[in-house]
Amino acid sequence: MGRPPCCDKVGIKKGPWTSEEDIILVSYIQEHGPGNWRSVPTNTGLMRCSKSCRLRWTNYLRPGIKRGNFTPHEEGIIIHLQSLLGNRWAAIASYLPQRTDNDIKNYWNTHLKKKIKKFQATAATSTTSHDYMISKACNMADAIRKEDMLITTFPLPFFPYASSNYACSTENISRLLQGWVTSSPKHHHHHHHNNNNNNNSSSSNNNNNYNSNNINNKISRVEGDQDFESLLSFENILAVEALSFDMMEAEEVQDNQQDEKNNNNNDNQQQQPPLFLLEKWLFDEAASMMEELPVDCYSNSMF
DNA sequence: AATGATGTCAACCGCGGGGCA
DNA sequence: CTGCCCCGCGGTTGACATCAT
Repeated sequence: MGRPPCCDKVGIKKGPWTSEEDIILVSYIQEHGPGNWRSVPTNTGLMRCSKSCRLRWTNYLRPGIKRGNFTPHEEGIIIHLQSLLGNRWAAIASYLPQRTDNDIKNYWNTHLKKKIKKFQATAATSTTSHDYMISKACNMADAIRKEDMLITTFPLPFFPYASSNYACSTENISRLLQGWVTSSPKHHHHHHHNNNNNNNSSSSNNNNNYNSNNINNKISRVEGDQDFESLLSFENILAVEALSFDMMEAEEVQDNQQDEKNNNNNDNQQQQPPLFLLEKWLFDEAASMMEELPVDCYSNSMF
């Protein structure tokens, strides 16, 4: 008596998408925009269910997606947010607008979980204060995840990235098409050895060079900066976390004492919550990300 | 060189929430 | 209120790649 499977109808294709299907889907969306997924299979003739089309678009074909090669910077953000939010990948992805929730989830499951576990194991046997901090941070992160403690403390979205803010200009989509023709996904290679039926890849260079030099300079400057880089390594993120929770505990104690003192006159205190190190870190992250992002990525939220 | 183990990640599945008649 | 449909989310799978023996 369960729900009927969405994609088990006869004639509905499953499994990896072919280049031909990608082209059909992208050109349809280029014309009609994303959304209204139920009409996509019928209007395009794709033998896919609407869900599969949406998934292919949001996780792979959508413009503005960066795949692979997670930087230590991004690693730090993911580790940090995962400890704050748990496995709420869509929420985490909203802080990394160029990454999909699926990619972040995969990266966490295949790389970061192991990395942290390994680190925890070595740190547990160590007696240096730095390692102690990190192991403590790991334990705290675990505890917080279980208690779901901070979700109410840090309501989302903390920053003006919404998952819907991805760039969707036709320019970007056509850039995607050109990009596909010149570098199709690796598992498609055997389908097409000559993908030049609808492309003039030489023209792509002019359009999509929007401040790319500027951006690349910033990124390389940031990534080349040893101090900054080491600050954002995941080991240090964990250490910062431990420190920030110590501070939070301290703040709490202080608050309780203050409350008792201020029972009589409670109107002269600053209404803003204290800016914890943790929040400051997130804020700095967002600021640096805003600098790195192409304008298109958040223009929707600004106008 | 062969083959079994492990890693990776695109895609799938089922569920819950929201909108609507 | 109820039932239906669609969408998005998070857990999981399994095909393919890579590594180890």
